[in-house]
Amino acid sequence: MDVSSRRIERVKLDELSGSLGFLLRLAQLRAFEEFFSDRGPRGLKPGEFSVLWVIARNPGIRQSLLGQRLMIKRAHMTKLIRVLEDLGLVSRRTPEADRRAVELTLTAKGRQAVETSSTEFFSYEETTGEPLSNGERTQLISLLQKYVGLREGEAR
Amino acid sequence: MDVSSRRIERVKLDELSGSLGFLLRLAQLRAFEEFFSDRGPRGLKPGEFSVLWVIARNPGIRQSLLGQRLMIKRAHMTKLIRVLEDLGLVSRRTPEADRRAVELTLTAKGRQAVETSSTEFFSYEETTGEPLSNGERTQLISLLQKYVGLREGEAR
DNA sequence: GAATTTTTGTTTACAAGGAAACAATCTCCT
DNA sequence: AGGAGATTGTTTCCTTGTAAACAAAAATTC
Repeated sequence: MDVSSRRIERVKLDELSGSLGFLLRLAQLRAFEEFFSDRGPRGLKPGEFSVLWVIARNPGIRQSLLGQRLMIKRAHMTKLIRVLEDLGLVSRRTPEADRRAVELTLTAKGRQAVETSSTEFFSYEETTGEPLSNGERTQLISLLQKYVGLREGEAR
Repeated sequence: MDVSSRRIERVKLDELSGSLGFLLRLAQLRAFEEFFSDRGPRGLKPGEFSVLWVIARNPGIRQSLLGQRLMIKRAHMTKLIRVLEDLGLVSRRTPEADRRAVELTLTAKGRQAVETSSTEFFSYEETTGEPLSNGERTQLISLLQKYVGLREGEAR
């Protein structure tokens, strides 16, 4: 164990504990830790899964658009896609209409991988979020959706 | 500009847009982007600031405890502290009682840096969180605090 | 009280991600 | 048409963070 699990002694954080940026960082690390614990899904890493998932839902999507939506920088996207291509999960193709672009599609193997992973992934999602109650988790999700622009108007 | 700012075309995310882990990653990236935009504070980086801030509030705190609270791994903490030491902001000292440990204190220069930065940092914090309303931001912060274990009981 | 195990911090080697420069193509303007 | 500028993806280099092996010093166990 790296970060000791013994009860953490009191550390004064004062105003820092009300900082949105600080809390988001902590929360993301916590979610990651949970994901990679024994409880989490085996198989695709979260980044890879989300890329495959989105390609599956949007066949022929361009790298640039995919990156915008998932907030993955172009330089990094290039590497990610290369890995997925090498794994035989994704195929790239240059459309006639715009020969700079790259359109992404899943291979049969890729569709298979998403299918398998998604069950595991989303059923894990259901169980996540402790120590929040179910209602609180829903509320948190709703607020985050609004914050990141995936939902307009009031967070319900 | 890297990730284009033109309106993002519709991308089907379906269930993924309800994933807590996915949303937390997006939210953290968004907060980071905002922080490093023209609006954000100049000066210390968020990670450095939080380390200095916590040392200021907990003089003599040990590296291990600091890392636990800020979720910074030991290997990384070593590097971070070395940088801050080289900048003359932090001083390290091995306590007699436990000669493995390292106790951290701010130098005069370090205290000065925190003082200056914190005003900027926390007043920036006040303005952050769009497009959430003030109430929603407070609510979000409260839920995150509970999620990461900085608040017990019900998130108010 | 010596031997084993744990804790603490460091080092080293690596993976993830980003910034900047680049090449190819497309768009826009006249 | 033809150049100026923008967009798309790639490459290269760098920063940030992690994992694993290590050394020194407690703590534990017998």
